[in-house]
Amino acid sequence: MQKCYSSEFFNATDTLSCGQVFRFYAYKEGFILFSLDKACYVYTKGTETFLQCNDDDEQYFERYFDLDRDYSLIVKRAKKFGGITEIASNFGKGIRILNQDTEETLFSFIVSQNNNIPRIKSIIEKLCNALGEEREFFSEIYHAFPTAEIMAEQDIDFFYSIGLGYRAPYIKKLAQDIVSGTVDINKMSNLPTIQLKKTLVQLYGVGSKVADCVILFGFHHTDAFPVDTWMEKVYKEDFNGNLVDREKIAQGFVEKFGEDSGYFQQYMFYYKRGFKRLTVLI
DNA sequence: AGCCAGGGCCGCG
DNA sequence: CGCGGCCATGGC
Repeated sequence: MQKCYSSEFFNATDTLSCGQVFRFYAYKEGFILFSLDKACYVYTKGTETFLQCNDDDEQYFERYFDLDRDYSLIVKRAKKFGGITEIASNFGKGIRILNQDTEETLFSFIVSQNNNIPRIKSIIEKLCNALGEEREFFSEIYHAFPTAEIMAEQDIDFFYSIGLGYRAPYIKKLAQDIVSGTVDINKMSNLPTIQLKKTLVQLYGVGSKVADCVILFGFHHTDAFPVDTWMEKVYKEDFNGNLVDREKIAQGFVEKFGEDSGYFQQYMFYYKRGFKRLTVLI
């Protein structure tokens, strides 16, 4: 199945290389992208973006790419704030905030802490190749994201061996807690953002910033504003802020931007990191 | 070679 | 509470 969309507010490169997802690689005119055990081929050519996947996965990826939402309205609202908010939204207007699987997002952003994006991609790829079920797309073998059950069975040395470093115990404990039922991600999906965050930060290895990423990219609650080193730069350089506590910085932005916080944050993160197209590294 | 990366934990005051 | 040291690893 192949579908075609206008590329103005749905650009493949912008959406994948803005740091919200790590399982993709450059392929032909665009990217092969994986989510859970599924795969798709997405590419932008001029004014059009094309999406190819198995017929059974069509609805999954339309929701995944948030295709029912009108992003022109979001960019329009960003314009009203002027400054970097406006500039960044125009720069990154091809970004869609993905509806990713919550469990995969949680594991992925624990990996992301104090780490750089190429290495995050590499570690997650090793994790999937080692433990994920084999699938096939475009006649090529790939691996699904591993289940918590399989991860929970692994010795801690396995997690060190794929380069997780001090994050290894975080990943192992989360897998074990999911299997035992101590952590129930499905129960979290009904919680309002404040409660959701309180629940997430109780997890070992999950702090304010990782929680905000999971809230935004996994649960698609857009009243979250993840503040990492790059967003701290934005705060200081472009908003002349003087707070130090990233949690308080995030709160200030959410008060300012409300339900648009997550979108605007992603525009600014992408803009501030510059024109890095991570595809050259793959 | 040395700083940095989509930070968080833990002990201390 | 708020702060600072520390944590593995490799990209650049």
